[in-house]
Amino acid sequence: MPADLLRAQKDRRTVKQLNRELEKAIAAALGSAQAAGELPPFAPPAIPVSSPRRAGQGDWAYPAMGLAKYARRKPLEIAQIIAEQLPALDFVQAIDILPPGFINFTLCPSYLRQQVDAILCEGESVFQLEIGAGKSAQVEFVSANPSGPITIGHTRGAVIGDAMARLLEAAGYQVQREYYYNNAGNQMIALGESLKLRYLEQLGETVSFPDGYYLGDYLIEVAAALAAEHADALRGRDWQFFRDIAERHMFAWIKRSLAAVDILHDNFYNETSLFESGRAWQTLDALSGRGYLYESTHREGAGAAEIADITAKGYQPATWFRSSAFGDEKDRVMVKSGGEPTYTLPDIAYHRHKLERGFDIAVIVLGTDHFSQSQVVKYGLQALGLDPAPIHVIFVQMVRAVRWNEARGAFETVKQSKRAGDFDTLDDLVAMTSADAVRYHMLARSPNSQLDFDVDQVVKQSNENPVYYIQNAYVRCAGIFREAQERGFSDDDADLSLLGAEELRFLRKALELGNVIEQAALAYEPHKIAFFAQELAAVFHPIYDSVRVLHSEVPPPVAKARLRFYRAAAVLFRRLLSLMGMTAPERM
RNA sequence: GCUCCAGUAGCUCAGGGGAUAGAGCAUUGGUUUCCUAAACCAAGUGCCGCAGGUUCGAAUCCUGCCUGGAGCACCA
Repeated sequence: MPADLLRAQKDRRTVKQLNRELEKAIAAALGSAQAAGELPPFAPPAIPVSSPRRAGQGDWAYPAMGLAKYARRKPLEIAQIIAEQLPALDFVQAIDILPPGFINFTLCPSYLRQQVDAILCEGESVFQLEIGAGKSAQVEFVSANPSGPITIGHTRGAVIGDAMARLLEAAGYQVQREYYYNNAGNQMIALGESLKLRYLEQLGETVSFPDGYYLGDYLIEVAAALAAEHADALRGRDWQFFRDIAERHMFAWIKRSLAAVDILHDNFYNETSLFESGRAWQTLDALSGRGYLYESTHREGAGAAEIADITAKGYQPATWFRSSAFGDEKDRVMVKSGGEPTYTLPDIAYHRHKLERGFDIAVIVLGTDHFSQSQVVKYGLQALGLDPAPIHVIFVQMVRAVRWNEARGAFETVKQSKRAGDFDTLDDLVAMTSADAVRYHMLARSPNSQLDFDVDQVVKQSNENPVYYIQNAYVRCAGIFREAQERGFSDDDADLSLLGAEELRFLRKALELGNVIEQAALAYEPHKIAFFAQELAAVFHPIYDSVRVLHSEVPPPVAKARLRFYRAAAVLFRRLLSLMGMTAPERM
């Protein structure tokens, strides 16, 4: 690092979140105006400053119109009064009052230029926020049961969850990534039985698979390996033996698939452990003690038809959770008449334990198909007298892999397939595109939107994807650095006052990053980071095109300043890519 | 039937009280002595699903409706 930068670092120069600074200053000015009697006393509403739409409206804007009904004054007058009370701000060059009542702030160019050094001093941790300092967060995501490979559907939740975790880390939280999975219950029995049948098939027996069994080719591979190693020695083993083998294989596969897109969990939590630890039954006892359970063949409030149906099935009494007491449309079974618990019981116990572990924030990424179940769990926590407030669920809408059918002139769903290469697993997706492309496309969309993942477009046009557009911004910086090094050109003692209007435009945009991280983290909207990355790249590329460094017509002092500017840009793109879990390649 | 999500440019989608509604893709035309074309410059398109309401101000909030999706198990 150049000596002058080291000196700057000693000054502990940090990149500020300017919108926060402005909001603080405005709140202070408003208070002063009220104290001076220029504005009547009222509790001011929280009105954020935002970036204006157009040129000529400054870099940040505060709509004082929002205060009109409290202050009972004209918006323009309020804006004027506040502006007069504003303290001096070193990063503001001009303050303008514009109709119908905006206070527009224009950033000081020399301040902007200094930010280049500030960004370089902070390096990889630029815009590391303090919001979550000393606090812990957990993000639970993927949580696919080990009954098959990671599909496109899982992938979306996986990418969103991991990006959420990265954002919370950037916001200052200590983050744990957790994977919860069900290895008790019917699905895993079916998995074990399925593997056993495949094994018997390998031994030459004719087998048939009942409904609900797993037909994927992956079990054939495992079975073939078992047959090769053990011949028919396993013939007498039960489904549990085969389930354990299948689960182990599936998990190895799942972890490998996730690692390929740089997703690693800190903790794997399984359903079985809830029974081994007794948490499930303790939860049942606690619900019972609080009076929310009852034994009955049918739920309270069931209609005659429903009761008749149950009677026909000959059910014995089951244990019901009175979730309707919390607004559920009907009560839910916790323990089946046969004595086995439903999925709901360990699920509530799991969430109870999640709360007991004391995270300040517990994010859960779930598919919308879990919405109702999630509600029941929430009612369960309430019934236990717990406050579910730390838990925030991000519901991810369905994702389909689609491809264009030319003959029909329409998109059609890529069928769930047992064979590799049909794009329905994460592995296939990565193989056909890249880990970076998969991550970006899964992230660059609101979780609330259904996603049709056009596999052909991602494959065929991958070279024109925003993925590469963003990465190329970093690559271009890296190219300059390589060339500079070859020519022995450095940015030591760069004079940043030589940076021009275009570089300042980039810096203005770049300084929004802190706010973007904050908004994305606190609103649980990791897709915002993907859009910002694209926007920043769009500001970058035209500048790169015209603002050259190692060019015969560029005087060396200017080149020095520009080189340093690009160093800062590279830091920012690296930070953004890392927040999205993408790589920052040195070359394309 | 009930709950949740979505409906914005030809397509895929951002924006979710504030100034003249945006981006990518696709389409069309142009740009390369020296770090640069996976790039840049230029051109065009919108009853913001429909109808009311609230507000100084609505794509954004409220109500109703239409369309598409997800869920509403003694499955997980």
